[in-house]
Amino acid sequence: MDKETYPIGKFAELSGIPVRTLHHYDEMGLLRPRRQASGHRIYGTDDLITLQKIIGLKSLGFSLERIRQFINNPKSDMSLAETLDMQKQALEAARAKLDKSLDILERMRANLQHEGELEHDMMFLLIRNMLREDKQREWVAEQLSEQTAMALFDISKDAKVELDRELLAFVQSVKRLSMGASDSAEAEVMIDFYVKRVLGFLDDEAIANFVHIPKEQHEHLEQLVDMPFDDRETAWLDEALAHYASKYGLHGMDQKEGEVL
Amino acid sequence: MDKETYPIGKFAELSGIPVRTLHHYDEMGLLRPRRQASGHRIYGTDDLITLQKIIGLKSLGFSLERIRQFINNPKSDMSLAETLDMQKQALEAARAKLDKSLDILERMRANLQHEGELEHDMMFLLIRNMLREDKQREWVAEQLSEQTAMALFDISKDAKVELDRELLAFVQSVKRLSMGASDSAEAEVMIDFYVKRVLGFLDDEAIANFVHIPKEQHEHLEQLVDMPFDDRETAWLDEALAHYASKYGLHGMDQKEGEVL
DNA sequence: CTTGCACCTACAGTAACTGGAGGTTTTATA
DNA sequence: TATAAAACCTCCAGTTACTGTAGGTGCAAG
Repeated sequence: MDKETYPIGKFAELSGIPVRTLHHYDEMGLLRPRRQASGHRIYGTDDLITLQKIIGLKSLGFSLERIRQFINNPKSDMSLAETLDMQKQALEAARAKLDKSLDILERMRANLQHEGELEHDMMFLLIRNMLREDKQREWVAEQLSEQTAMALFDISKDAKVELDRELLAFVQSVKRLSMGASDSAEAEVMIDFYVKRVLGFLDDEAIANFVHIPKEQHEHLEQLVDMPFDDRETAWLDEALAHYASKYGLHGMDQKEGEVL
Repeated sequence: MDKETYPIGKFAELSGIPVRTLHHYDEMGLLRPRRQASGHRIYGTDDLITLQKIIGLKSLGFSLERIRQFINNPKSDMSLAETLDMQKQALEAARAKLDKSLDILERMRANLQHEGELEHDMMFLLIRNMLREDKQREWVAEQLSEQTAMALFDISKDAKVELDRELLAFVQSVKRLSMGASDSAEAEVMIDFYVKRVLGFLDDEAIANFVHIPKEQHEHLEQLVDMPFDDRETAWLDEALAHYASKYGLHGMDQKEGEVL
């Protein structure tokens, strides 16, 4: 029927794929045309079909190695439908990642707008925490309650920006106030505000669980939320919280709850 | 104020860029931190700012070489806000590309569902045409009318799937009927259906322009839409269209309009 | 029959990492 | 303070999907 054959140059022209690339596909065993006795490659219509498959699959993001497996083993246990579904899943995962990055970017931008100029440690505090949000949510859901996780993480972008802002403000307050006494009136007001804020996120189940968080989990938490505090600031915050707890009562709460914010 | 410095490991952790990549940036002169007497790298906050710029520019698709020129030539300093905005643009572009691939994938899947098993040449006909949609839209908008482009391309996914299906059916009809006479009643009905279908997409402006498409553009069109027809089938389609045109009148239309579908 | 183009292989290079070997420095612990 | 472990160093090699070049062979036309 069609026994049309072409030397590599014509075939390259026909298909729009450069000669060198065809060489490459040949070398790597992806598209091996017949050969003349002289060694010159002879491409036929079947090769054109194969090449079109290659181009198609490549454009869908498959690696050449993957395509070779697909082409050299056409009876492979994977049907076209399955391949398509697989690739779709991969692309969707990639998009989710991208969306996450966009989300972070937008929140950073929003905070910049609010604060004017953001100090660098603040910036990286934000980035780090945003990147860990998934793990944070997991931890909260497991150790406290799904309710609390929802209240903290399943919220609008604006609400997230607001939480970011409060986290920033908290850090800045601690840094500023830690120059003074840990039992100053100002410190008490600050601690009071954030303790109440945190408690607002906790439902009964979470509060019940909160008291029973084992020691090993504290370390885990610290990996999840790291505050840009030096030793002095950390010590001051411990003191201020201890003071607040002894004065107003907090049954089992320790310095960690500030970080849960 | 902040003379915070970090060894490469801490800096990597802070910035999220792997140690080996920082090595790489150092080697190529993109981000050269200070060194200890021992040779260990010391990164400071200024390096953090530089790295931010690098990440921003990189995500916009600049080559590292280009970025190096940009950074070593501190002609215009870019603010963090600008960097962030740039990055956002880049990510949005990436997502658009991803969405396009996903769109194609889903349409392929939908057609598979319809047809049960899709022959490979049909499959790749679809992929090729989907990949060229942007250029096709451009061509239609320029040569025919924006109206027509909208009617053909700015439509829902379901509508696109339906057009894909019709394209497939058209190709299959031609292949089947080209076994018989080009002036058979069946051929006439088929041609009639698709001619009317195509005309349905054209507004007055498009029809006016259609007649005046210069010869050079025909070649261009052929690059944009390629049907998997062999010489016999192509000849048959030419004949069938000529016959139809002579019988029912088509003032200037030639065989191309089938392909515009 | 020779000129010139198409074709061949083989090796090297590209970008932007990434991995590993083999050796030195810093840091934490006994 | 000694030593072990972790972190760091440099250099070389490998990755993907090409792309470039050199030096040589085959083929077709004038």
